Amino acid sequence: MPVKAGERLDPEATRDRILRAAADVFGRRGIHAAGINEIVEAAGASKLTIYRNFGSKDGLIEAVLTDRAQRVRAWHHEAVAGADGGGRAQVLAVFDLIATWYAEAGFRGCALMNAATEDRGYDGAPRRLAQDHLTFYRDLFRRLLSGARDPERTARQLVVVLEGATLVSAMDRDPGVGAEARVIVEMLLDAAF
Amino acid sequence: MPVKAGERLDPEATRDRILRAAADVFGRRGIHAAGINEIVEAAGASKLTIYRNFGSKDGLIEAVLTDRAQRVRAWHHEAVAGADGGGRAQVLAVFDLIATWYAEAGFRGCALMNAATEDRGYDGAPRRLAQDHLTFYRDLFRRLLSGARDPERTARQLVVVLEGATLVSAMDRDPGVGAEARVIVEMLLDAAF
DNA sequence: AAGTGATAGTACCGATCGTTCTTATCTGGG
DNA sequence: CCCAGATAAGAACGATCGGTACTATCACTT
Repeated sequence: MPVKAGERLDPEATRDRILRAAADVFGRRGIHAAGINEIVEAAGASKLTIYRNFGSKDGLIEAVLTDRAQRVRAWHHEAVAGADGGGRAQVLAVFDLIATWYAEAGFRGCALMNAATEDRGYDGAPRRLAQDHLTFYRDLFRRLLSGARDPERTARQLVVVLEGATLVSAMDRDPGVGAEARVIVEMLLDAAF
Repeated sequence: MPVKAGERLDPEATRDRILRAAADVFGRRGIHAAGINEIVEAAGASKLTIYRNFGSKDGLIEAVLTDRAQRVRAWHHEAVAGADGGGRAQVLAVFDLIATWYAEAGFRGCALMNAATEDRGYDGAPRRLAQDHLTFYRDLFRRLLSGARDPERTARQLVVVLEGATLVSAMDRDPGVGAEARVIVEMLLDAAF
């Protein structure tokens, strides 16, 4: 919902509104394909406000991706904290969470991997944030697998399965890939402990 | 090497030269980011020749991706044909092939998935070709697993591992992911037969 | 009541992009 | 010998894009 000119809102709320609209437009259309004007329209914000808050399109992209990464991490930490039954159950909780993610309307894969893929050949913020995201998953899994035989190796394998399932699910528009991934994960966990 | 104006070469050779140069530029820089002028320069061809052969940038993209898909399929068919020892060995031959692919200089992931990711939100040729490519892998694995307990399910799992490994290897610039994927594949094959 | 700051809306600018057009050059065939 | 075809080189065009500038409006503060 647009804000009327001059309406005094928390500037933080304006920033968040732009961030959410930009994430939506970038996700639906692709980062390069989406123009600033589309985000202006979607956010009901003026260009001036966007550029005053984020400096440039690249700054907006980085802010969107950073925000996205933080949200995803918070979700996973919550899912892990809510799972009882040890490391095995916690890893499965992570994959259950991403399985429900695949089923969401408008699911288009991981925003961070998508952005880095669009930016290939350019070592900028998207690529760095995408690598950080892979590292986050690897660290998370390694921590959950502290009792396993080879936590590092199993963690890396889980990251491969997670990213592969996300890509295939997005490309085929098939949420069922989440269930297939879970079977692989159970197998990896059986072998890991 | 540029062709001098008027030099009479096989028009097929000119087309192939443009195709190779475009594949290289698209792969290094990204499809959206790469301009026609960069391909002109890389191919040593004129714009006129490119547009007469491919009609438009989209036509060139489609031709590049189609060519790429055919080459990849031929490589895999060759690898499968050269592997003796039944379905299990043939599946492993496919993953050995992609492991060597990860180690190639300038490896940037699967051109088809990358292109479809750039084009998300637009159901054009790149997306269709990427889906076809996933189907190719699934069909290939299912055929190789005809003696297994559940060929369809295992084939789908193998596709997830293959795409996940490709993405992670490209993102981390780590060819070692191929070896990690192979361990998962061996595990899946152990369970499948 | 006046002033300040954030905002929407919109016009505008320079650059780049995809595409077309023009010109000159060279080769092979009639 | 000349013509047809393919090509390189590059100018030109319209559209779009990221980014800036300007104006008017409204809320809050003093």
